[in-house]
Amino acid sequence: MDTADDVHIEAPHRELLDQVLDKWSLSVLNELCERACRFNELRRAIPQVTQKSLTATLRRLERNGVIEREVVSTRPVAVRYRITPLGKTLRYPIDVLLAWASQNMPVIERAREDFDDREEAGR
Amino acid sequence: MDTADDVHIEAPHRELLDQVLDKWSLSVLNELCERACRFNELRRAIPQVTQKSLTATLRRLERNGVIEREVVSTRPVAVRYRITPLGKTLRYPIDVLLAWASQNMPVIERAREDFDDREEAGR
DNA sequence: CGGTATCCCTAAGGATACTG
DNA sequence: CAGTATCCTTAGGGATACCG
Repeated sequence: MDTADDVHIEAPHRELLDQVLDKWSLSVLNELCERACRFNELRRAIPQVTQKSLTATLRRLERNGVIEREVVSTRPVAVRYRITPLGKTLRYPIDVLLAWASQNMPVIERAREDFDDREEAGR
Repeated sequence: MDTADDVHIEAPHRELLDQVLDKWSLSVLNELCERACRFNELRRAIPQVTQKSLTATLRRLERNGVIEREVVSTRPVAVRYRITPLGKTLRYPIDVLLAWASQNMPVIERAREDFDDREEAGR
């Protein structure tokens, strides 16, 4: 039900990338590439994310094996998230992507303005 | 309202990548990298996409300047989509990403199984 | 052919309150 | 501290019908 009726070559890849490159993953991964972080450290580092979404993102990333969750049984408990070796291999693809985005941002902004102007003009 | 209160470095990039790497974009871009296509050719090439979603995807990609829409005024009209030079530069980042996905798919599937087993075991 | 318009429905996301 | 649990809203997607 994912392998059977998905005729596309890229479908499983797409699904994987959705898991790993979703809305908050880039930010989380970026933080964790720098240093291991606790839950609330991450919240502070990424102020726009809500608890719920951050939790969901961390679970998803953990499930896919790109980050690790370590529970330090103090009182109150401390939880430490860190990137895994697999997670580190994601760095390069992400950097390539971000580099593309940076380099082409101006061109794309122009393209958008032009498009919107044409739209407004009734095409 | 996108540059002002988005404290994040990557926020505009994220938004850009959302536009360009969304659910159907990879498939469309892949097709158009091969050859210019008409609307219904694309539908046939990507059977799972609905008209509505395909139209939306094409508009979005066009707006961002990675594809072009050419209307041939015959009767009935023909519309031809093709990749732009900017669009072609997206090829490399996408390939890097897909390569990462292919290479690590087995590892990730293992990670998922392990995670799910731990979950089921009550952790 | 290449769409637009409409309705519907579900799944993701935010806000808020509470807990071991 | 590090989350669950609950409620609510809204954006995205499918299905269907129609149009130049």
